[in-house]
Amino acid sequence: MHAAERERRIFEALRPTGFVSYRDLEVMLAASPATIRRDLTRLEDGGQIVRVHGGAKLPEGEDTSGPRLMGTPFDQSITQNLSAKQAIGKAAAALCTPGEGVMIDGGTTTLQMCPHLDGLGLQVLTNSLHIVNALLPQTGTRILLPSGAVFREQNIILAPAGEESMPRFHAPRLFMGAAAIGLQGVMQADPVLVAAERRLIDRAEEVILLVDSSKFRSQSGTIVCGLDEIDMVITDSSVAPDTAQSLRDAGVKLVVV
Amino acid sequence: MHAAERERRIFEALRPTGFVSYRDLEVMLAASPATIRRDLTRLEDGGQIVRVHGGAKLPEGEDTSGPRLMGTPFDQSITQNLSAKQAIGKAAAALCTPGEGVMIDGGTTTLQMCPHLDGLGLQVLTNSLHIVNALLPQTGTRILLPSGAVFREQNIILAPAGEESMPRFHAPRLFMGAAAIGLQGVMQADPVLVAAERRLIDRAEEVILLVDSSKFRSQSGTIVCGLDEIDMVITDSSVAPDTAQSLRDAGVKLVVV
DNA sequence: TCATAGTTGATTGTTATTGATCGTTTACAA
DNA sequence: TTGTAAACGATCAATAACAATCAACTATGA
Repeated sequence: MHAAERERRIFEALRPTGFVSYRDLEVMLAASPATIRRDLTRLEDGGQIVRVHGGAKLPEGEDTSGPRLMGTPFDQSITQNLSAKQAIGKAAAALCTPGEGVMIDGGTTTLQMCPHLDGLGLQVLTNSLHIVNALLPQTGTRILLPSGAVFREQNIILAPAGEESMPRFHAPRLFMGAAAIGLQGVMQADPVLVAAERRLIDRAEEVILLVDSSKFRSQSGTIVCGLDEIDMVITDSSVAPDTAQSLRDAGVKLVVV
Repeated sequence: MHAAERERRIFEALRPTGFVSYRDLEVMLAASPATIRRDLTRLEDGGQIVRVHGGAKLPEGEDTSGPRLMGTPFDQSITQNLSAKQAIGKAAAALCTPGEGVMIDGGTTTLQMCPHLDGLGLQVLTNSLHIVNALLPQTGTRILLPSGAVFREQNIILAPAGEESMPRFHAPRLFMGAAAIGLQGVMQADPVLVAAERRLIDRAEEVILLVDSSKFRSQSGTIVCGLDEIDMVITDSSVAPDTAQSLRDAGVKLVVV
């Protein structure tokens, strides 16, 4: 990896929160401690970053508008397969046409769509507070929320069963995440998430699933829906060829990024 | 977790109400007591926060040397009359009985109720995302939201006129803020806020207004409601005696803290 | 092919930060 | 007012991060 590539990644990691830890960089850049220190020193000399003990941050006044405080499980999950999720999110965002309305389910993968939605002038219906926070700085994006109670652990809004909660809204596409996917269908670990996603699925014409390749494994959990309800799956290139083929055989359009 | 990252989170937690408890920080930062104390001491030496027993708060008023995170008018408004607003918020919170449901309107004064609601096991219906963020760490407080679009400038959720947006919910009390109050009624500067508050008022049995004494002045704006719809006003001791008397004459119960 | 400049990785000693423990002080309630 | 529990500040050992130095590698041109 070249210095220019490393610099690009450093800024990429720096953008969300305005801070990267030295340890994160060590993993992301796959470089030695000495190299990373040299990179940071050089960038600081150029005034582009400010070094602090344990990492680096953006200089004052730079964009630090990032997600708000997140619970620890979500925090850990967001960095797992990050680059794969970013690529998947970018590909999913490319499916949106300017000005249209879409639904976005919560999750660390769907969250990566948000940076690429800016400027499209979308109307986004979501039940995830994480998505709301990510979209809030995008003044051109209209955010629509259902009514209901806030479920902290899952960070979503969900109304009691049987209660009308959605604003009158029509969207051609739903972008959804999952804990796992297999021939038996789409799984979530939490029943609350299942209930929330069912609400969205019932409103959607087309369901697009965003899963990184680590999700193609059997796991205990609740089945959200069968593969017949999924129109498209977007995943990364680490997916096994036979898994990919069996999904195609099941009638799912598979996009590998 | 590194110092820079912790500082960022401290300000993030500080932003909603201008106060964070030591206990909240212990959970949020996942750091030892000693480290948190060191962080707070360092930030106080820099004049960025003020330490108090049990936590820390933003310095009041003049934001000359304050952190750069005070970009929006809302952030500036938080520190104005902060201690008065905190006292008003505490008094308002004391009106809530454990386990009941209440409605809380957005605003920098009503926001100060939130720290005192912890442990009451309330159900809170609000249309303000600021209130949601402030209540999110309180695992015992149930948060209910209406459906609708997010209005960024006002930081509230509001559905189009005529659309049913509230979950089925009954609350005996509405706690409301205002831009100004006089004999002609309660005023707000923004028509969107007026529409949102009208929704809440129509649902409320009892309307309690939280205003610091600087709000007792005439101001141009839209009238939200007349004094006849207000059951109680909570304000600070700097209110002029004749103003207080004229409110009482108008049939409003006045609480001075 | 060889030489050389530029970059990277490993090692060292040094410094900064952290967490545990102590005794003391403060806030709250009876 | 007194008692209790929590918060506070100071100290110290363990850990992690740091800077500097030197060896190894890569790419380019003669």
